[in-house]
Order: sequence, then structure tokens, then C-alpha cells
Amino acid sequence: MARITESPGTEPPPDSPVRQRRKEARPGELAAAAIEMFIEKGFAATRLEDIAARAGVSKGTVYLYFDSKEALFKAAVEAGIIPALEAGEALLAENGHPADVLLREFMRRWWDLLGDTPLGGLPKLMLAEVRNFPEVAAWYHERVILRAMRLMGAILDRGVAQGVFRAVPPESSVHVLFAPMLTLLLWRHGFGCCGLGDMPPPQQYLDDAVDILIHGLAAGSAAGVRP
Amino acid sequence: MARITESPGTEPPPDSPVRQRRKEARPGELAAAAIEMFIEKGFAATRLEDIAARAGVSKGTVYLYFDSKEALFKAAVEAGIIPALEAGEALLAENGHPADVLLREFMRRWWDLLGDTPLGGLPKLMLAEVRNFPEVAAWYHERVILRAMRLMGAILDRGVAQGVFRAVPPESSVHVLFAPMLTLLLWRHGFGCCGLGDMPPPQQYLDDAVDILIHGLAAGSAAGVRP
Amino acid sequence: MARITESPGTEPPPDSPVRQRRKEARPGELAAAAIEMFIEKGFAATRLEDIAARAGVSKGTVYLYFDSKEALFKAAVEAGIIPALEAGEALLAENGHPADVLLREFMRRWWDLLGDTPLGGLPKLMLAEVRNFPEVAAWYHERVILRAMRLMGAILDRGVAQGVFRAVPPESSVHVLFAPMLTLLLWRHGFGCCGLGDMPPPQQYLDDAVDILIHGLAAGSAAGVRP
Amino acid sequence: MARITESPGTEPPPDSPVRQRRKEARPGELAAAAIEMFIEKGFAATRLEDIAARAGVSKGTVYLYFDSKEALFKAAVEAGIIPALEAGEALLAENGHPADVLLREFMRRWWDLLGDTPLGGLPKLMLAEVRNFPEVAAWYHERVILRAMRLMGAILDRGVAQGVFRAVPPESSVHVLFAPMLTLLLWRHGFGCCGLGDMPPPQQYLDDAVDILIHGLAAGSAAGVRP
DNA sequence: CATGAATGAGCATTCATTCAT
DNA sequence: TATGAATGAATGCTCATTCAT
Repeated sequence: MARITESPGTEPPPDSPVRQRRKEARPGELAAAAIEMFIEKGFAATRLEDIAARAGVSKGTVYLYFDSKEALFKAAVEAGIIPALEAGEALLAENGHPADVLLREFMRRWWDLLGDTPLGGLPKLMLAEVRNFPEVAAWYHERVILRAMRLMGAILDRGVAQGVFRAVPPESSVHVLFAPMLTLLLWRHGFGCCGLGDMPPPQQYLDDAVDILIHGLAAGSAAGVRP
Repeated sequence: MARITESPGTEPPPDSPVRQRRKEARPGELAAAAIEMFIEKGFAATRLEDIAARAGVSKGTVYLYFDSKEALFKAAVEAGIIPALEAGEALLAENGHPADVLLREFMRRWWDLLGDTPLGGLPKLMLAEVRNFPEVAAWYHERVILRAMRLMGAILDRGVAQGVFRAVPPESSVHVLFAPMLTLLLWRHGFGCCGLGDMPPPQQYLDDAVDILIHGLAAGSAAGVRP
Repeated sequence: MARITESPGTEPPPDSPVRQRRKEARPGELAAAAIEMFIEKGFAATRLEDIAARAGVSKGTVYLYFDSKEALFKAAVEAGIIPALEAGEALLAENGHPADVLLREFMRRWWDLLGDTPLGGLPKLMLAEVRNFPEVAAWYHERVILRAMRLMGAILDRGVAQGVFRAVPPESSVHVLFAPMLTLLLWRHGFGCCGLGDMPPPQQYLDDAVDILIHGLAAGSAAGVRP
Repeated sequence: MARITESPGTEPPPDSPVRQRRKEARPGELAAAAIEMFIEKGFAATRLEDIAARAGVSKGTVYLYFDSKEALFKAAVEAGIIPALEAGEALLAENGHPADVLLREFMRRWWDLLGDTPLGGLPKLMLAEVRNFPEVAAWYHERVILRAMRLMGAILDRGVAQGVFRAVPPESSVHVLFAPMLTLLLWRHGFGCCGLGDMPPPQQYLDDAVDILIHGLAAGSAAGVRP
């Protein structure tokens, strides 16, 4: 599982002086520790001291880099998203494939690059805290969600243009295409992580989902379906 | 939007029969007020006093009916689910229709009876608090999620048996079938409720989704789809 | 020594249940406890918990009546001043006496009604905190200081009109007349209270001071004084 | 307005002779920065880091020269007083003048040498912190206040001996003579500095005050004054 | 039954102090 | 010497919980 920065869990390797100087690295380590805990327990239930502990520093140190718990929250979310956005851009460049192939490829790479990462918990966190952090949510909506939707919309359009997909209502369809991905994420960071879940392995699930969706969108699939 | 209980407000004269009924209604009113607020702000960020205020009673009164905030949380979740379970049962009895018709009908009725209700926020709440309330989550998982999955699985099986659906991996498919419903709920109680969000009207979206899914599952839909 | 409200030191007389209900009295008791401690230690060095303890309540109780430490500070100052203002008004009504008699009487009564009271420490407190609480200071300046100055100015004017006092620069003179009073207060709540001080008894000192001042203002006193 | 030390600022090249001088000057610069801030905001509300910043050094440097914030406070007060004491000594040597002339001269020179200096704020500071720093206060009382009182007492005695002043109770009178000076200082560093205040210009005020006091003490001034 | 004043443990935040560099 | 990153005790404030009325 990819790590946001090099693991904050493994203690500063050989030199173990407690008081370290890492001005450069600290904000990143703290932000990483923070999102992980916020994702786990939610904003309110996460104690600043625990974040500090997970990052291997003391309570006061957090305030050398962030003005408040809220500021840390915002910074952690935004910092966590940057790799996500960049990874998304890279996928955008993908070209030439027929839309159905592209869609399958898109989901697979999304899973490896984002879904299967601590950041995969972000949607759950944002969902839980929209009401408490409308500005952060708005930012996330604009920078992440809309962007992703536009990307998916482009794939869909291309498919229709290529004659690979039939004409479906674009807005609804984009949401439907994202639904299994979102569900997978939420499951994983929700019920799935307490021994509860019972779900096929992610890759398998995504492939199965893409299969149903592609069949559902396929140009020739209308025959014999009741309206 | 349906209310869980009838709104509190006009104070009935003391010791009137109405007042008696109030006494028995209290736990329910409190539970109703509680889930609504828990859904809005999460467990930790919801103040007991606000719940009391919304239920029209004072802080101390809550403790006449519930031992603690946690107990109220559990009771609220469980109480909120009862109507859901019963509504689910009713749908189970539905018979005789071909599976695709049944599926469409299922989603429509689910939306009217549950989704479009304050209880529609429950999944979001559970998701956000699994880590903090594993027992409640386990209970919810067993009593609600598994039940719903079995129901959906039954519909799917019936469709295959009827020759309406092709053979698809059952576990994955059940999740895929629920995904758009879950997504709709989360959107509604998450981003959708802060003026963010832009989504087709729920009924429309559900119909569109069911359309894609049914095409995706349809017995004859395999032709010409790349594996 | 007069008390602002009945002494918060003496515990709730016969009934000693720790949890008491005194919604009416509490704000006053807290304010009284607060000024005393603020006067003693200054704003920053006074712990809210100590104020609470002196008022015989717990930390949290303070927040039932005041929004913050600052709010308590402001309220305490303002509440402390009300008796002062009223006492001042009463003195204003004093009439008919020649100005020198009036001046002596004014100081004596001021001492009994205000100076020799816990409120006597207010000037010291205000002085110490002007920079930190400009608004409170401005309020105090306008409502207390200017008022007192106008009163003293009126006495001075009357003396000149009566031919009892010679013509002296009014502004400077008013400050000079207040100077010994202020000094007495500051001494008392400053050096005087740590066993340091050595000063004549207040009444004596005030009489001596008034004597010098009246001689200094007396109509016939100019003879033989070097300019 | 005179500065306690010359302003820090332009960094001299390392190890230059100037830098050497700086090293020795540090404690003084720190002490100077410290009293100014203590006077402004009080002991508790002054952050060590701000003092360091004003002195142009970093937080840690303060601890090279002072053991603690309290030690710095004491040192700053004591250091600030040295010039004051010496200036006082110089005034003591003043001789030959009649007491009334001497008194007027004394006040004028005091104002120029001390009052109108950052150190003029010391009395306010001491006043505010007596309770919190009894030892410093005791020291200040003995070394500064008593000394000043003795000096003023000597002037008074001389005046009586010269037949310039009438016999007045010495203790009270000394306090009365200092009162306008103290008041001026407190005004200046208290209300006067926030745009509040309205007082004659200091020199003017002192002259007016001295005029009233001298008239009040004058040998022939008793005639026609009511006891 | 219901109230709401009172409590105190818990957490965010500040800042004097330390110490590796 | 000087620095400033790091620490942690101290304090303001919140809120779940209790209990006298």
C-alpha cells in the first residue's frame, strides 16, 4: 500500500535522539498523520495529541506548523489531494483506446494510484464532515469531484462518438459509473475494516463492475430490454 | 419530506391524556431528534443539549430515558432502522414479476419509503462512525446490510433463473446494484445539501441507473462486448 | 471595610449542600470575586479557576454567566463601578457649604464610600490594564474619570466664585486636587499592602493633604510667594 | 524621548570589535527591551519571545544572560533604576537655594532626567506587580522610594528651617508633594497613552502643581484658612 | 416526571524553557 | 555564542453527566 510520504510509523532510522530537527519534513509528516487519523475517527473525535504522537512529535510541535486543528484539517485534506490531482491529470493524457478499454484501464489505474492508498479514505472523511466544513467541502467539490466527473464524462462522450456506447443521459450515467468506485472506497474504509465486510477482492470487484457497466452502455445492448 | 414522528411543539395542558401520550412518545421523539442531528454533524460534534432542544425538552430529561450519549446513539440508530426493516420485509413479499420489473419497482419503492426520509442519512452516519462504534456497526451490518444484500441477491437469482439476466458473479453484482442507491443517499446527505452538488432529480437518476444496470445484466447483452 | 455584595468569603451560612442554586446571586458574587483577584494579581496572572474557587463555585459555573475571561473582566469592572457612580452623584447634591468645607467633606466621604472599599483597587487595575483593554479603559475614562473631574472642577469653580479660592489654572488644578487621593489608593493597594508601606493613617493623610491644598488655593495665599 | 541604550539594528560584521561591544551590551539591551514591554503589557502578558524580538535576538539567547523570565524582570527593574538613582544623587548635591526654588528646580530636572524617559513607566509597573513580586517590590521600595522620600523630606525640612515653609506634618506632606509627580507619570503611561486623556502639557502641569504646593506650604499662608 | 444549575474531566492552545546544532 | 525546533506544564473553555428542586 502506497504511503503519502515515507512512513511516519517507522521511527527516525538509526539516530534516535528524541529531539530532532526536521523543519522541512515535519509539515508533511504531520499532515499525513492527520488525514489518517481524521479518516479513522472523524474530525471531532481525533485528538491533536494523538496526531502528534503518530507523527512522533509532541503536542506543541503541531502549532509550530499549523495555526489550529481546523487549519491542520484543511491543510491535510488539501495536501493529500495534490498527488491525487496529478495522478488524475496523467490518466487524462491516455488516448487512442476505444472508450470501453479506456474505462477499464481508468478504473484499474485509479485503484492502484489512489483507491488503494491511505488517501482512499478521503471521500469518506469529506462526506462525514461536509456540514462541519462547508468551505473545505466546496473546495474539494470543485477541485476534485467536478474534475473527476468531467474526466469520466469525456470518456463517456468519446464512447458514444466512437459508436461503442449507446446514447445515455450523461449526467446520471457519470454518477452511475462512479458509484461502484465510491462504494468500494467507502466499504473499505467503513465496514470493511472492522472485520465486518465480506466483499470480493477489490480488483475482482472492479472488473466485475466494469463488466456490467460496459454491457449496460454497449451500443447493441438495447435489444429485448423492457423500458 | 416525511417526518419520523409528528413535530413536537404545542404544549398540551399538564396531565391531559395528550400529555400521557407525550410521556410514552418521548424516547421516540428524542431518538428521532438524535439521528437527525447525528447525521448532520456526526456523533462527536453533536451536543446533547442541541438534541434535547430539538426534541423540545431540557438536557436533563434525556437522561431519564437514556443512560448516556452513546446509549442514545445506539438506540437512535436501532430505532431508526425498525421502519426500514419492516419496509424491506414488505418488498420481499412482492412476487410474480419478472426480475427486471421487480428491480425497477424495488428501487422506486425504496426511495419513497426510505431513501427520501430523514433515515436516508443513516448510511452516511454509520459509515462515518464505524470505527468509533464497532458494535453498532456490526449490528447494523448484520441486521440491515446483509439482509438487504440477501434480498437483492434473491432478485438477481430470480432474474437468472427466469432467463432475464445473464449469469454474473453474484457477490460483486449485488454490490454494483446497490452502488447507485448508496451514492444517491450519500450525495444527498453530503455534498448535495450544501448547495454544492448538481445531480439529476433522484427519481430520474434512479431510473437512469436502473436502465444501465438492467442493460448490463440483460441476457442478450453480451454480444460484441470486449472481454 | 464595606463589601460589594455580602461577603463571598463566609460560606453559604447554615445549609452546606455543595450544589447550590443561586442563579440570581451568582453573577454578582462572581464579579465581586473577580475584581478582587484582578486587582490583586492583574488580569493575565489571575486564573479563572481561582476566581471560581473564591466565589465558591467550580470552573464551569463561571461560563454559565460569562462568555469568557475577558467578558468577566469587563463585567466585573463595570459592575464594580455602578455603586461608585451612584455614590458620586449623591455627593454632587451637596450644597450651600463654602468650597473649602465642601472639598474637605468630599474627600472624607469619598474615602468612606469608595476609597476604603475593595473598589478602591480599581484605579490600580485600570492603570495596569489600559494597554491590554483599551475599550474598557475608554469606558472607564468617560464614565468615571471625566465625571469625577467635572465634579472636582465644579467645586473649584464655586470656590473661586465665592472668593474663597484664588484663580488657578482649572485643568491642572483638578489633577492636583485628585493626586493625593489617587496616591493614597495606589499606595494602599500597591506597596502598602505587603508590609512595605509606611504612611500616615488614611484619614489623617487626607486631612493633611486637604490642608495643604486649601492653603495652596486660598484667596489670600499669594503674598510673599516667589513666582 | 531619550532611549535607554542606543537602538539595536544594523548588524556589525562577525568578530569585529563592534561585535565584541555588542556581546557585552546584550544584557543591557535585553533589560531595556524588557522593561519597556513589561511597562506596556505587564509581566504576565509579556511574552519572552517579544522581548527577544525587540532586542533583536532570538528566544534562546535570552537564557544565555538570564535564568528565567522572573530573573529578567528583576534585572530589568534594577538595571532601569541605576540611572535614576544616580540622577537622584546629583540633585541631592544641589545647594544654597531657598527651599521653594529648590523644589521647583527639583521637579523640573526630575522630569527631564527621569519622568520623560521610558523609565517613567516603572512606577506603574511596580504598582501593578507588587503582589506578584514582593521581593522586587521591597527592593524597589527601599532603594528608590524611601530614598526619594528622604530627599523630599530634606527639602521640606530646609524650607521650614529657612522660614520659607510653615510647619506641616512631614510624612503626609512628603507624600502630598510627590503625588502630582506620580499622577503625571501614571497618566502618561496609563490613560494618557491611548488617545484618552487630556491633560495640560507635562511641564505646564508640573509648574502649576508646584505653584499650588508652594502656596500651600508657604510660611504666611495660614491667614484666613478654615481649620 | 421535568428542569436547569452545577460539576469536572477532557481537550485545544499558549508559552517559558531546553538543547542539538 | 547564537539559534530556533521541540517540549510539556499550565490554562481557557466545552460539554456529558449529576442532582436538588
